[in-house]
Amino acid sequence: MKILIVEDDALHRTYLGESVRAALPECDMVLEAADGATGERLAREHASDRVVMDLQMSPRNGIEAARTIWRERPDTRILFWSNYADEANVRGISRIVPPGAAYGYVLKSASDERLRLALRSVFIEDQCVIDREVRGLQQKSTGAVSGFTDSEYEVLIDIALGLTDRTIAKRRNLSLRSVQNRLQQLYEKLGVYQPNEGDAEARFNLRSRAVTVSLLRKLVNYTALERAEIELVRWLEKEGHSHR
Amino acid sequence: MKILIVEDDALHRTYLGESVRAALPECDMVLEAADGATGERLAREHASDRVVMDLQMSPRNGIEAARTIWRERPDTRILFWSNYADEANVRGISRIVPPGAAYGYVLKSASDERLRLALRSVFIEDQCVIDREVRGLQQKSTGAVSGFTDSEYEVLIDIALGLTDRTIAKRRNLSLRSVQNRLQQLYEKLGVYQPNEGDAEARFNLRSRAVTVSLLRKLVNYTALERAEIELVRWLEKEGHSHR
DNA sequence: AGGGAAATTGCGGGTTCCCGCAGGTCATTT
DNA sequence: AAATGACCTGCGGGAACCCGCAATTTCCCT
Repeated sequence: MKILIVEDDALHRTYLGESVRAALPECDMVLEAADGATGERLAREHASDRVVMDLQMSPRNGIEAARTIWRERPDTRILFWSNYADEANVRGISRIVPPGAAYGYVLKSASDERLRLALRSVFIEDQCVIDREVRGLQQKSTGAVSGFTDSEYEVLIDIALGLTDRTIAKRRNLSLRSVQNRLQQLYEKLGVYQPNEGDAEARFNLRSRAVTVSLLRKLVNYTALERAEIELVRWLEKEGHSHR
Repeated sequence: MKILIVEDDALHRTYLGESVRAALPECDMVLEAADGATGERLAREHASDRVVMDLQMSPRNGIEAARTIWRERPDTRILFWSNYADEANVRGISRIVPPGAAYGYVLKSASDERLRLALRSVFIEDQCVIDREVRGLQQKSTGAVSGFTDSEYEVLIDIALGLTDRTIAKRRNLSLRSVQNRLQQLYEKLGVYQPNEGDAEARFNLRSRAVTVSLLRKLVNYTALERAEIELVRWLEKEGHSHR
């Protein structure tokens, strides 16, 4: 059994290596990669179907790498090992995991034992293992009050990128008013209306404020923005061409 | 000689401990703290004047902790050990370092040797050591083209927080038009005007877009936002009281 | 098939934002 | 003293935003 480790922090990488060797004596080969790109390459060359990797990496982050790995071998088992449990990461993963694939998500703050269990469950038993803290987010994200619709999340990203209402409408194939409706729902759910006890004037620019609280609540984060920006420029180019 | 280590990641903490012991044989006591708050407490109790600490921590981040430590003992030597070299961190530190204090800033990606040198320089020789990558930012931030005036940085933070023009004016004691002037300069320097080859309509909401590119260029980051938000609510409360 | 909730769209308005223009103030220069 | 430049300020207008209202479409459920 071969296992591929993708993690840019050297200390964490050696720690993962030791944990893997200790938890999985049936593993006879441990590959290591220090960034997403070489991780993808090693996965391809060695046809490795068991990967444990970090999410926060630069220049090529974990979600991107996982996407291409899964595109080439959808049955790859991937265990994500991340610092944070924020909605942006969870959403990003559940968007790309192939149906039926085994994967896991454990936090770096988890105990050695928890990591050991996750390694065995995902790589030997083909189970899905998701830390409780993260699981809480998943429930919310599909569910009720504090969770967002996919469409709401879309406009959130769009205004975070700094797009105009009109541009959003064009990009998402909606009317101007529909975009503004979504925005209203978003403002509502983010609790951005706080005229400070009734009477006084509004202190916040709703649009910008919405982005701020999303950042503070970790509904979006830096890597999510980065990814979205890349998609945006791609779309902008396509748009530009079709208009001349 | 006593040395206090403040770092929330367990692996990095033990690594730092080993490095300190290896680089500084004259050190006979190493204290460890896993977050900013206990770091402050240990520093107070043990009257420690040599601290090495991480910047990215939660709930209480490194800059806050450093501020209170320096407030109590301005001659404390602090070596910051950080993942990133972005303008928000550099600005945050140079804003709170007491005149004459010795401090250092090295990246986690630095080699063992570089860390060793920094430890000895800051803690033994009372020198200031700043990684080259970070130094580049410092030059820019006080200087010419791509750097910002302090006042421009202020409005940047304010719109990142989602404030209205009017509110910014009140907070900074300016007229509405002056705030808008600063904003124009900001938009100019951030290069936010890109109507995509002349004719076409504007695709970006300048205000939001400015925040986005500042984030992408790491002129502001999550912890800077967090700090600014705290200051903001403090100001809002004061304002609220004075108005009834 | 039919009823009802949810989403989409148009219209109209009030507000905020973005910014050119035209003065002001203050400090430094010549 | 005049001149230059940097900054702040008021005015006005066009564009974008925020949103209530109401009509329509879409979707889902029994």
